[in-house]
Amino acid sequence: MNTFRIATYNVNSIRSRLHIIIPWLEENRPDVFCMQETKVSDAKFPVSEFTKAGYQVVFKGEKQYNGVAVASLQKLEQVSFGLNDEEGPEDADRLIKFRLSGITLLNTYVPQGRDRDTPQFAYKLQWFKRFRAFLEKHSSPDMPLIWLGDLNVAPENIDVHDPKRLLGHVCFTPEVWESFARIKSWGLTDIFRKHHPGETKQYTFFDYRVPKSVERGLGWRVDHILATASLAEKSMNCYIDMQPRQAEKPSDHTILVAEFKM
DNA sequence: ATGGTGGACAATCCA
Repeated sequence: MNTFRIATYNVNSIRSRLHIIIPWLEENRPDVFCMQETKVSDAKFPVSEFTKAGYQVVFKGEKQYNGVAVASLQKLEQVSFGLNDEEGPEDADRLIKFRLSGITLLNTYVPQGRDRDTPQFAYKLQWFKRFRAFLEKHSSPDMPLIWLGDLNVAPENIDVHDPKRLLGHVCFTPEVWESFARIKSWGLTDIFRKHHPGETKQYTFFDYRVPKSVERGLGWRVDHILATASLAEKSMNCYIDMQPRQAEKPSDHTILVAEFKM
């Protein structure tokens, strides 16, 4: 039996996170490593650092904001970027779609949304809607498919440290829950929650602005790995690796890992 | 109710 190991990490600047990323890849050797918020133009992407570690890499980014990348041991097939619809900006720097080992993977950096009364929030909701249409148009829930990344939604009360206070935040509000549920209802299972039902205090993000947030457990679960039913059945485990948040020069996000038997 | 830190870039924008 082979194990297919995948991971997702909002790097918050890939060039400032290589001291975490490269050693983690050397140690864990995932088949696929999906990154968001690379914050780098394609011309300045640190390709050679990944090559030296034995990883191929595909990426799409811009100077200061957004940006997605995928590192993989095997060559990725059918790589494409963005939603490619007529409903809004291309957003090539928010979505990489590819195939590997017969599985379709979608690495996304969902718009954060800023505040509920801003155009950015309307755009976030629209983006979820467009993504659902994208799934319907190009894929089927019968196929092995994985959606992962920084999805900027904490789906349940147990996914944040203070649901009462945080209610209404752009990552924790009914409109976003509804958008997310609508996408899940297409046929996706939250793989982390499958293996940790009802488990509290499991977070993937700890705000830099909150003092001692890790020690005090003041986090959010906003990074996710979801899979269609046939793949969800094959998932062996899913866990949060806190190492990036505890590193010398820490990251605000952690690494989320899932393993599938193939 | 507000601000806190960190990243990019070079005065603010974003998270």
